[in-house]
Amino acid sequence: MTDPIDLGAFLRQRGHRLTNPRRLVWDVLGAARGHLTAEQIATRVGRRDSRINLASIYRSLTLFAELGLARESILGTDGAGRWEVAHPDDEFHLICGRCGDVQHHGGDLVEQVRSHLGNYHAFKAATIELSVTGLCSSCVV
Amino acid sequence: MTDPIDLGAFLRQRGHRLTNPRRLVWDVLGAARGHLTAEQIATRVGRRDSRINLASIYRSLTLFAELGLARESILGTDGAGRWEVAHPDDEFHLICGRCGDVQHHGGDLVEQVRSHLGNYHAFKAATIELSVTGLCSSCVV
DNA sequence: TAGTAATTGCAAACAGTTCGCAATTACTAT
DNA sequence: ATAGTAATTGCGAACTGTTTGCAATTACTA
Repeated sequence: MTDPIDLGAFLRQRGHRLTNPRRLVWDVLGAARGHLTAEQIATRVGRRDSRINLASIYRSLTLFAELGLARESILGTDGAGRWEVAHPDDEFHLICGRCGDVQHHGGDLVEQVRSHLGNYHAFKAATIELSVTGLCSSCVV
Repeated sequence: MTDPIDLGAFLRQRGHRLTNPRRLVWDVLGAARGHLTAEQIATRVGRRDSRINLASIYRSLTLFAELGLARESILGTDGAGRWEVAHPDDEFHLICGRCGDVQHHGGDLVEQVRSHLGNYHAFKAATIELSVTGLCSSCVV
C-alpha cells in the first residue's frame, strides 16, 4: 500500500480536471491486485457507471502514464497492453504459462541487472522490463 | 554465425514443405542483423517476389516459431512484433530510446536471472524476455 | 508423371487502440 | 450561486497489426 494520492489535486496542479472516468479508472487500478487490460478496466468501470466509454478509459490511462501515475507493459504475446499503478522500476514480472497469472516481484534482481548493464555494456538503463514466462510454484507440480 | 540449416530437409523431416514464401522469409531473416517487423520482412521478401502475400509471411513466421527456428518478441510499446532467427535464450535486448536501435547481448546476465528465479522464487523459467530501454553508448553523449 | 494433401493468395474478419467532432462538464472568475 | 470557457467526454468511424475461410495452386510421394 502506497500513500493514497489526492487525484483531484494532483491533476489540477498539472492543469487537468478530475472527471468521473478518471476517478473510476484510478479506483479500479488501485483496487486491482495485478495487471489489468484496458478491457478489464472498462468492464469494472462500467459496473459503476455504464455510460463511460472505452475511449475514455484509454485516454485516462494514457494521461496517467504521462503523469507517471500508471504504467503499461506488454506482457506475453497476446498483444494486449496490461496496466497497473506505477511502481518503482525494480520489480519484474513472472508470467505463468499454465495458470496465466502475472506475479510481481521486487528485490535486488533488477538492480543487479542495472549495474551489470552499466558496468559491462555502457548502457544507461531508463526502464527495465523483465518478463519471464515459465511455471509458477503452484503449477510446476 | 550459426550452422547454415538445410531448411528444405528440416521442414520435410517434420512433414512440411519448402515453398517459395518460406525460403524467402528464411533468407531475409537470416540476412537481417537485427529484429524485423512482419512488415519489414514483407517488404524485403516482396523485392524478390512481389506475388508473396503478407498473410503467408505471417504463416511462415508462425511455423518457424513453432519449429523453434524463429522467435518473436514484443519490444517497445508500439505493439508490433519483431522477429529474428532463434537464438539461445541467454541474450537480452537493449533498446535505445534515442536512436531506436535494438542491440543483442549475450553473456551470463540472463543465466544469473534464471538462477535467481529458481533459488529465490521457485519459478522454473521457460523463456526470459529481458528488454531494457535507455540510452546506448553512442547516444548517451 | 499423376495424385493428393499442404500451402498459397486474396479478401474479408478480427482485436486492440486511436481520432474527429459535436455535446457535455469541471473548473475559474465573477 | 452563476455564467463563461476550455478541457473532456461519448460516439462512431478509422486505423494498425494479425488471423482466417476458401478456392486455386503447388510441392512432394509413389
